[in-house]
Amino acid sequence: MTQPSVLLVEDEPAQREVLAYNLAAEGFVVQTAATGAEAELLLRESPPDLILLDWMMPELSGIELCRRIKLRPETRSIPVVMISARSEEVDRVRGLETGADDYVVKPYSMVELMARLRVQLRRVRPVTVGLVLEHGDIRLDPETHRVHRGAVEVKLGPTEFRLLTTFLEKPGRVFTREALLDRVWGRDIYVETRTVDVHVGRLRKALTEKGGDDPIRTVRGAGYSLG
Amino acid sequence: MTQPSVLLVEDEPAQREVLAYNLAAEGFVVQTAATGAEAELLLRESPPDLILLDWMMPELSGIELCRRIKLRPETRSIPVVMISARSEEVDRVRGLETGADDYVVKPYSMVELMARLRVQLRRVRPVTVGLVLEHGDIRLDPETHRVHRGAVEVKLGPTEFRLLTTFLEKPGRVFTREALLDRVWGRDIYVETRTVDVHVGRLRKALTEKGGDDPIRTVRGAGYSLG
DNA sequence: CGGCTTTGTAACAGTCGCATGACAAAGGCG
DNA sequence: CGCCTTTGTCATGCGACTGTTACAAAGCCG
Repeated sequence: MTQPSVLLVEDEPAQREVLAYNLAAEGFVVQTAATGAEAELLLRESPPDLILLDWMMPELSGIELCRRIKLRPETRSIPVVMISARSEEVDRVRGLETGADDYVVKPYSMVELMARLRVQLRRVRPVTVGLVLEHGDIRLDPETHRVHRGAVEVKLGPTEFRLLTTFLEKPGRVFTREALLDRVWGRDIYVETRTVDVHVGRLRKALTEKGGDDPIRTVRGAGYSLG
Repeated sequence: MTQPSVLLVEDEPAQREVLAYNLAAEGFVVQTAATGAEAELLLRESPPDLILLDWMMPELSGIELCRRIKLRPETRSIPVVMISARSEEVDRVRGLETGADDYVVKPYSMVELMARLRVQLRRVRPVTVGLVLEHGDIRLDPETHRVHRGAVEVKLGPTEFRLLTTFLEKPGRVFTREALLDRVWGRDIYVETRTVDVHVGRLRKALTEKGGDDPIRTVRGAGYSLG
């Protein structure tokens, strides 16, 4: 997948530059905004993976912006990390109550801030947690139980779903029919070996129905593999 | 289902008591463990919504336990908040890198700690924030206990209401019947798995009565999901 | 090119999972 | 108390999914 993106909202130019530099070094695509209004505009155009927000800003304050972000359903799920010079307990709690996902007090350690951003990021990008299985243009999300080939959804029965899951766990690896029976059907269920063929056939049909090459390779005398 | 649960892992009895007291006052159902091993046992039996973890513990250290929690797929998504007397930057970063979702340094403000726990909790249970849950044209207000489909109000029984709430907390995600029984009916209530079917049916009927497509998806062999 | 093995696939019957309607029990409320 | 709503369970029926088989097609080898 592509680079993670972050929206940096900070009115003070010097601070902005330092942060932007570090964020870029960290591998983020950085968008910057100097005011809350500017930030809201950018949010509508291209929602980032993450928002880094300074509390103290003229006009629209960071906390008010945070509140607005968490009010709109489209932006609600974007993590907001708030930075502030206000170190009082009440302020920190208020920031967190307003919907901020983390609150970092100035002066902060840049290394720790980056670590905290990565924490937020791994929430949004389950890929890094290894949740979504991908290979080529095939994407399988175990959480939603959905399979996509490019943009179109592929409808699979339970067995074909498990079969594809197995293949996606080790793309390229050849699975014998016995190994597939073990993993897909279960250790102590007895079914004919040839049944695997039929289900592989059905999986192939489902995957190629809406166009696209057959991603499953038959290895004569051995079994099947993905790609 | 109503009360959120937290697993408190702390070897020092005095600390444990203070924390447990505050957590209970905050509305949590508190499970406590004095050692890492004990914690792992409890995790298997009844996974909590949240884990509060002291770094310094004899035998299995907090950080090692955290690593293990994040390694197992079944517990990976449970937020872990780590408490530690180790305030060095390297330690904080290490804690966060290991998979902790937040890192609080002793001595901490109890109020802030609770605020941070609430932040983690609303990831898992968005409803506790009291914000309106939305998906498509379905809108659920936890405050007023009202559900709307577009402009028209939908009347639901208590069980259907909790069911829809659960679905709305993670739209798209497939919930097994067991997971729904856990969340909607409660951890230790015994009802037939098939009862879920009936209530999903009732929820469907209520949602589609005044027109509109069926928003609930049946995933054969797995469970149900919203959208 | 035949003969043999291995794989692809259509067809079919059986099974399993799910939706639905009915019903009795429990609970809430005037 | 009696009415009404809600709840959990069951029986039934339908349809999707599954495993098997039979036969066609493809690969391999002399």
